[in-house]
Amino acid sequence: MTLVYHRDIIPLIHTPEPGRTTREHGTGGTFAMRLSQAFGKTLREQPAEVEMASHGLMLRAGLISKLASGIYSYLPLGWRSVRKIQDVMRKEMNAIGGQEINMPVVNPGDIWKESGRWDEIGPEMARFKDRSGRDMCLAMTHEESVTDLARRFIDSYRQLPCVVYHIQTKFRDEPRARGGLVRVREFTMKDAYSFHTDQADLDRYYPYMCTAYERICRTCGVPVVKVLSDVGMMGGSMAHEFIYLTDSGEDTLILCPECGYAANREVAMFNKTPEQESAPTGENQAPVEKVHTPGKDTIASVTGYLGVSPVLSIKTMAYFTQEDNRLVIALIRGDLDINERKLANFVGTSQVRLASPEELGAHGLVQGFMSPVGVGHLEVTVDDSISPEYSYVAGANEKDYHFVNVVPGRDFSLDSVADIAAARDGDLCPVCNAPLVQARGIEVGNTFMLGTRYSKSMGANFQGEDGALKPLVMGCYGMGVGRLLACIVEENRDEKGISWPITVAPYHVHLLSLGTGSQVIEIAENIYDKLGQLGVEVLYDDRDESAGVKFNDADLLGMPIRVTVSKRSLEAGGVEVKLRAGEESMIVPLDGFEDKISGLMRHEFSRFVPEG
RNA sequence: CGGGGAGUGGCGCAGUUUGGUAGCGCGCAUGGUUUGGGACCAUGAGGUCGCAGGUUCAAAUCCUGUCUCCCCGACCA
Repeated sequence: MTLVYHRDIIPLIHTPEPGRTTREHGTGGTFAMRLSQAFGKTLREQPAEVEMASHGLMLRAGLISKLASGIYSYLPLGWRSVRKIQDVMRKEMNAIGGQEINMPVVNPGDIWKESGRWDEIGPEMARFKDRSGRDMCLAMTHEESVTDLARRFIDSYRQLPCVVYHIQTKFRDEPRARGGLVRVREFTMKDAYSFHTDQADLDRYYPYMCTAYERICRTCGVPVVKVLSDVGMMGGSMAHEFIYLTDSGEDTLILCPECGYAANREVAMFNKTPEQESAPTGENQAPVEKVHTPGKDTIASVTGYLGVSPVLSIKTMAYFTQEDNRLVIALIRGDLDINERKLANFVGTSQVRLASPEELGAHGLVQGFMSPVGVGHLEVTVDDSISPEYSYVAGANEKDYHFVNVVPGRDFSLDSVADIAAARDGDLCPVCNAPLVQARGIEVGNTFMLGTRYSKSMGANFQGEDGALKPLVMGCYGMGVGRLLACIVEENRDEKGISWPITVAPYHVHLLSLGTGSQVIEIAENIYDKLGQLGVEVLYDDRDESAGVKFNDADLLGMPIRVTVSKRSLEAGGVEVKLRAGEESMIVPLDGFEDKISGLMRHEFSRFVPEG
């Protein structure tokens, strides 16, 4: 009946040939599609711009098409997967109390000024003025909009906790888009926000969201690890990232294979106790002494020259802060490296950059021989690897000279000590002391305990049980739809093409007919109709192409179940059925064919859908 | 932002060094032969060589500028 309506209203674009079924558009075009009519096409060769496997496959399979750097269109097959991914997200969000809303892409600058991010965020936010000169921007994320909603509608603790989410377009003018859908400028993100009376309630809720994230990724066939992460531009107290491990990822993780400790390198901790323990220099500490160290301007060269371990040297670094261009000095044990992210967070800036040799000179600092001694007038941060129990070799801030017997606390201040060291492959786990390993990965999603970062600045308060007005305690939880799609393809593929998890495959079944024999066509059409009526999503390759082209396209497009109708299969007693992920094919008699397909579908779904 | 590379029919590329007005493969169209792993034959459509200036009798090719795309780096004293 849908069909009649459809045809009455819209003249057929494609007139069926005699002998073809009149079910040209299947059940309303939802469950079925003829490849001969599909918009888009497969590419035999990989476009030159491609670097990552998933990117090449998505272009070759006709899932996406690039409009500009980091800006993509989705073609019908890709969009079907996107919608399925979104539905997986909806299901899991709804299951933990989420209510779907939708917030605008275009924001007034005002709310971003209220939160303070109008000035904090740089050129990655696209800004413009409307016709009457008001500041506007494209939302990069929606904390401001959702906090505005919260302050309008949440008045009382009785309304808490509550969770809203939306799936919306965002724009970030990334300095460098790359990897197809992995890093783009315009993208779709599922964003959830939770509101709580206090931190304890957020603590209680947060694990539910983490579980939901793991379920989403599992359903989509993407293994992820949950790692501690930096709070970045979101602010707040604690954050995790859900990472798909792959060498082509752009995030660096530090993982402990023994106890499961996992963190983004930006925040990763480690046990800094050096392997060979030196005897503490203890009480009888000699006075600082200046020694001649000609040309020894690196830790390695100076410690080698003086015959001491780098562990007993101090590395002095000079940085400038992003916003106010403050000079900050960072001290760390000679065998370690500074983690600029940790340093920036500690000194309260969005980013630090290393001082240039000219800038060092302008501040009276000597490159290669910088010293912790005599910089007391500057802002100094000391890594907690440096111990007052020892005496160290350090620069003398004079060309070709170093100090020995430098004692922290005696010769320079230890007022400002923090962990600002970068964890590296092989460093020891902060929890269990096993060697850590470094890995690369793609950040699929993140979860933040925002706390009151936005509710305070934007005045989103509620009245507590005691009648007092308090700021809402918030959590926010993002997950990139397109990026997840890229990870799905990156993970579920082989040398021939994509091998979709059935949960997010554009179609369940790829039906193809070989040859032009009338019996073959008739049976294929019949199967197409029947499966469509059963709600099985069928992509039907009805093109007049050679067997090689059809099989190769089926492998490239990667639907989970392939059904081949041919003269040969009919002679063998039915149609050939093959799983994309498997090796063998089988002949299935037409009688009972539907049962066989639904059995295979159940089997395929069970591989990806978590229990419960 | 810094460094490197590339823009030539829809896609992949050659031609640029040594200026002489564009070619190959795939794809597309038409006809025919094929039909279980990217078939074959024939015919044909499609490009002001990213754009703008300049040099020259003549520019895809040389010069200048500009735009776009891709890759690498984001400086460890």
